[in-house]
Amino acid sequence: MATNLSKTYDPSQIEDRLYQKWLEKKYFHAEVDPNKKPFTIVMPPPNITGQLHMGHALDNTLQDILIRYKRMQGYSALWQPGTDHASIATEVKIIAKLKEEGIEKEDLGREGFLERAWDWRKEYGGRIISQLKKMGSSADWDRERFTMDEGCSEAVQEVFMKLYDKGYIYKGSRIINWCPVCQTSISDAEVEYQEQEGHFWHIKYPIVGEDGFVEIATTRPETLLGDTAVAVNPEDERYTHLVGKMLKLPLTDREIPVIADSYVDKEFGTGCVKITPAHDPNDFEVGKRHNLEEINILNDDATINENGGKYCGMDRYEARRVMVEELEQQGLLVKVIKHVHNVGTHDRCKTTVEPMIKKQWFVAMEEMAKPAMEALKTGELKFVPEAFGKTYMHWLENIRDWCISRQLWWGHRIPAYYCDKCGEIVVSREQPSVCPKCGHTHLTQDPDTLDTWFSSALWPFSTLGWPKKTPELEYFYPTDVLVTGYDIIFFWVIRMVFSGYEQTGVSPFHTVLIHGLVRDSQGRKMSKSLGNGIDPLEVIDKYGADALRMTLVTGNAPGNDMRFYWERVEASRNFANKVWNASRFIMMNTEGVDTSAVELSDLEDADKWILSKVNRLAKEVTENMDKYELGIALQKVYDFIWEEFCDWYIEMVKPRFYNAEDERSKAAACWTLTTVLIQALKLLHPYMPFITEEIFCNLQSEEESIMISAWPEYRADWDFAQVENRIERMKEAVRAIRNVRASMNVPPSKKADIFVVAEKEEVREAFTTSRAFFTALSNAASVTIQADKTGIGEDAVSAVTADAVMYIPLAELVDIEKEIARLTKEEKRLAGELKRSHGMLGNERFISKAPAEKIAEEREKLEKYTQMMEQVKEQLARLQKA
RNA sequence: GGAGACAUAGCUCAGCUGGGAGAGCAUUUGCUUGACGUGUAAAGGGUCGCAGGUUCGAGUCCUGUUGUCUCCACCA
Repeated sequence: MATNLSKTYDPSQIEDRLYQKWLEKKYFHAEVDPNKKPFTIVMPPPNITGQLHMGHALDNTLQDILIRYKRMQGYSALWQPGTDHASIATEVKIIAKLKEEGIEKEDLGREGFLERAWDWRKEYGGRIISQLKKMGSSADWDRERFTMDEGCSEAVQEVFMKLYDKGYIYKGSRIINWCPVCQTSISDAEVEYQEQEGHFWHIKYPIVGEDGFVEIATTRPETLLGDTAVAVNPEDERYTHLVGKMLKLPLTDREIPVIADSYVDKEFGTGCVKITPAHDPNDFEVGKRHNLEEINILNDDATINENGGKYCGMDRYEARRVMVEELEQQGLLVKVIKHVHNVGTHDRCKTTVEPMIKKQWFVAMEEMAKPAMEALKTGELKFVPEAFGKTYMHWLENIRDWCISRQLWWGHRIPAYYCDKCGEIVVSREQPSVCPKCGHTHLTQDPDTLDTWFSSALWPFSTLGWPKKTPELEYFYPTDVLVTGYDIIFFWVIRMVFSGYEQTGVSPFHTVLIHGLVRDSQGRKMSKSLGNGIDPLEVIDKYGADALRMTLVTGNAPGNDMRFYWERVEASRNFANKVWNASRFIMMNTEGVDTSAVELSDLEDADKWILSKVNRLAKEVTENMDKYELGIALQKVYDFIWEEFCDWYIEMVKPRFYNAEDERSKAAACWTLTTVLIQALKLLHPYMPFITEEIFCNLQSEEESIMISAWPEYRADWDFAQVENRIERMKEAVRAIRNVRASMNVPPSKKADIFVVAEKEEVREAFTTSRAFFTALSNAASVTIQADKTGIGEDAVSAVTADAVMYIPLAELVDIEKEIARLTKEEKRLAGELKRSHGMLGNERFISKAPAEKIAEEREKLEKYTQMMEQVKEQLARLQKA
């Protein structure tokens, strides 16, 4: 069977089949199991409108790695998946689709529209889930949830009621961000500021009853229609005499007062600010302080309303143009200055948002923010990397009340009812039949829905059954790690944390693992408009899911952005192929060899060395994984497999298969190859689930899957520190010889007799023990090991290591000049080392203050380099004489 | 205006609690050795942005500085 494996790894032949197997075997399913410890991750629910992009791919790869790791460690590891209804995003998509059919949202009515929305969800909502499966995601799909399913909706209602009863949810007229295109309010977090080139229009406001005027500067002249005052700083002597006087508001017949407010900066602009309480958050505050009238001049689509007089009906920008023109004609426009300023836009549609006063529902944040801040201080909540904790704190410290109502249909409808007669507000799960205040029997439900993030905020516990006290909630909650991008801390992480504390009394998770963005090869954000996005499915198609996953975690530290290069995917694919072929080699050579009687005492040096190495690797990788250093852990597994295992150990072992007849030795090699490979595959499995599973299953039959096999643990009986040194010595010797041969262009086919000269008996022993592979790896015709130089001709070149000199009689091939050059270079390197070492050991402060082990270490090095230097000098002298 | 991140080999990036500078790709040169050329062996290439400081010792800690980026605030 083994030899049937193809010469190169072909993921397309394997991935779907294995995923199907995992699904059928229910390996992803986590049960409440009192005999195990729980480990839980909630998947950030992708939007039902979503298509898998690199961000998802990265996010889910990290989660899958953690979940697979913990599952192998014996936890009942739950990765709780689901999707988000994504109110605005979805509603916009459906409206667009209706438009193609020539239908307006209003034509369908609320009921009809929702029907279409649910249809849409049924059709496309599962798309992203099936894409996540292509990644190898081992989420518990049996528990898949949706933010608008029955349970989640119940949780939303429950929270709304509780917060309302507590007075944390209130309805009020506040200045909010309004999107004129989406026609809904949006929260502060959804406003994205963009730098735009604009102008400063300096406009004269004539003083009533006097000749003079006041000059104000504005970036938005059209809002003049809503001005109800002009403010100056109370300490601004230029204007104190004007405070209390009235100004004639240009282009209107209104008169407005000059007021004094410290909000005004004397140094900025003209020092006079027009105050438009209805269309600017700061002016709104000023207006409140001075009891100013709030004049809303805009319709919901950002055209001027009837308060705008003759400009009524014009778009905001058209009105601006016309008004500026008229001001100029009237001589009231002083000047226009170019000005770059930040304009708030809606993050979904990029429309410039309009601050407006609207009656909306809000969540009071002050009290709920407190435990969320406390959580970070006490360490109940940690960010990886830590720096993001500051972002989190800063936002919480400056938090404002959260506008949660949206003028949309797709979402959780606000459970508030208004009495048709007296207007009483009743918040209730069910439609109330009677008004508790006036007894009227007709109440109408609030038409608005809740911000999508209101339900996402409950995700860690609503998905586990809350508000019901389910066994799942009891067992899996609080969850452990939340994995997400730094761009979503404000939207989601913070809201989950304060919701968790408010509703369940605990933080919903103890660690937030933050990752960066996947950018294109030029460092640009991948975006639809740029068309520079790379489809993860295309990558999987070409190189396999394992290669994609590996690419996404290699060489990347938490929280940092990364660039996507096809070259890197290729490198990952090459590694997969390497693993594949090493395994193929092992299968071919171990087939039919009985290893059942092999004991640790049968192992040869090389076997013990690699076993010891993989043993320590397991320990280190586990430590790295526990610290969320996933990139480092993978790098270590990669280096081990490619360098130590493939390039060294497999090469060391080959003579035992090809030449020797020693069955015992062969069996030991087979056992070691298989054992070490399995250990390495297990360590690699969380990163590359498919290829590791395929090989694992081909290698052995007792266990049915690597993904439910036990994670390698360090074991004392596999620790062979002494042997490791001996093999490292051999490697050094081989490298030294290869170096000599390479520098003289001796092809491997040209075998040489090698004489190893080592004074110490233990060194000669080490060479003797490893003679077989040493001969092969150094391309020797023969290896003679001796204590002195007896019988070695003067024409031999030499390779020097710390405790041995290897002589290679290659006289006819040797270019003396080259050899002298090589040795001179080596001499120079050693001189540098010696200088450094002498410097350190000659420094008495080092001797007196550094730890003893460091000093001992340094002394050893000094001794080693001194010996090597002597040898090199001797060889040089010999050559120069010749 | 406030905060944070990054600055290491030609390119993209690792480098954990301070103790002899690394990987991948690229470049140059060998290799039809019976797992793999998606391979293998070697080579070149870095004053770890700059300046101070702490320390026996700093890429790693502290301060300052320059440059790039991000987030928050939004002075109209």
